Amino acid sequence: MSDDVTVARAPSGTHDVLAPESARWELLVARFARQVERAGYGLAHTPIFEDARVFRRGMGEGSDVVGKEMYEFEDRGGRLLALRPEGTAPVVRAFVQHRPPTPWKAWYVTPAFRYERPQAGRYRQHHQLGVEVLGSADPDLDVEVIGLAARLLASVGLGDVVLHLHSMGDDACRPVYVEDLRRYLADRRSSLCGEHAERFEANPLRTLDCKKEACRAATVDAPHLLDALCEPCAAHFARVRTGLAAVGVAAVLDHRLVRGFDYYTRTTFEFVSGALDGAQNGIGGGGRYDGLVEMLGGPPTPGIGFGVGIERLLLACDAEAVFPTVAHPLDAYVVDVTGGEAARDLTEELRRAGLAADRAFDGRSMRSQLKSADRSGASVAVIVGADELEHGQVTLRPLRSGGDQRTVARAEAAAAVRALLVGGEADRRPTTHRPKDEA
RNA sequence: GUGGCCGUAGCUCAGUUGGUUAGAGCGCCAGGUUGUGGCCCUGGAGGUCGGGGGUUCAAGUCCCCUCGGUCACCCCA
Repeated sequence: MSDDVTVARAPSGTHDVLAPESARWELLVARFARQVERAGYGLAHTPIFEDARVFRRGMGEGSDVVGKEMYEFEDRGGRLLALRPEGTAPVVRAFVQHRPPTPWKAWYVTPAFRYERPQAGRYRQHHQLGVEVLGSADPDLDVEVIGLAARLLASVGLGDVVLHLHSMGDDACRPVYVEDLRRYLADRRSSLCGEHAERFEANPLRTLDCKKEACRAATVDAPHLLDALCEPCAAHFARVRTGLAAVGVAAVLDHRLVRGFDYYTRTTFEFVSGALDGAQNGIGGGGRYDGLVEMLGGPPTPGIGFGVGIERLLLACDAEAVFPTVAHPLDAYVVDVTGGEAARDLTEELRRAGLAADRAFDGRSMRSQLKSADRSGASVAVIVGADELEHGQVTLRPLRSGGDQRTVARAEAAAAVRALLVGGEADRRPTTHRPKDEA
């Protein structure tokens, strides 16, 4: 590629979202907003970049995301900043800074940045919807949060999704379990895959998560963290499971579910799509992080949340042929083959009357303008020719039905267009509904 | 970061053992129709064949490098 062409292209791993696809994003966000606002969550906007330590401390220096995937940079004042690689840490930082009354419930929609090699369902800038709740350790809150995520997926029509559920324990029981696991793996070191034969000392939990057959086989009889939970963690997890069952959210226990960030404690979960054939089939996940607030300098405060990847959710929708792209049809399209003044003024009038209206420019032929009107999806063409101009009239031509066109006084144009829409004579297209109707 | 595959028009693609002015469909523009969209017909615009170098009388085609895309590993949404 020559230089000029390369510049006129979104950076590797990023992508543009244009109409009509962008309308689907709008609709998804509006639907999510309605669901979580109804549950008492408030929208939180936080900066797209933070002091890099916000992420380093929370997600863990050892995590891949912090270690090799963060977009870090120094600003002109010498501060080390990072584009957010995920949504939780910034919200927790905001909590520590502002100390709102607890339990504090927040939701967000945000881009997230990670420097990885792009592939299907994986981007350097992707987008997440999510919620966080700070200040309550009540297991029924775990149920609420997981339920909100499940409901979002169900509401767009996804059916081929499995909720994986696990508990990471807490500071009392997890270290004991990790030591047990390390001992178990040490005896089988030679049968692990090359990578984990080396790394199991540092983080034996990762070995459980390995997809390679060698590690799979070697860990079949490994001790389960769920069997090693301390009494409080076990009680918490039991309450979460009965709660999910009570609200009708199906989950499968997955003792291999080890999420990538260090801050997780107790409940962790992940929604996996069966419709995505790529390796990137996790469309959302989250869990408790009862120590994260402290790590960022706040008082001991429990927390829980989830994030759902918008791109992956929509890929899954495409794979399941649900939640189709919506159109934003026009009500009227103004065709003016006189001097153009009529189009200029009439279009404005129609819009002020609350109609969705567009028009042709550049003084093109009537044939050409009607072609544009047709392609725009408009219900009615509002035509101004020499005759109409002379008599102060407009001709309304239905474009979506067999109805006859008619000529009315120009002053009645907006009302007449509206009558055609309401009467259903002109407007009967099957695939159109608008985000604003949903919100 | 590692590996496989692929780069020809806005899009999807064809292009023979290397051989003349690189094609098709769709889309776009215009005309057929000086006041009427869709269907049909005709015409047109649009290409540094990703870029650079090499082999050759001759390269879209073969070789090398490079850039980009894509898929997978890793990790994650």
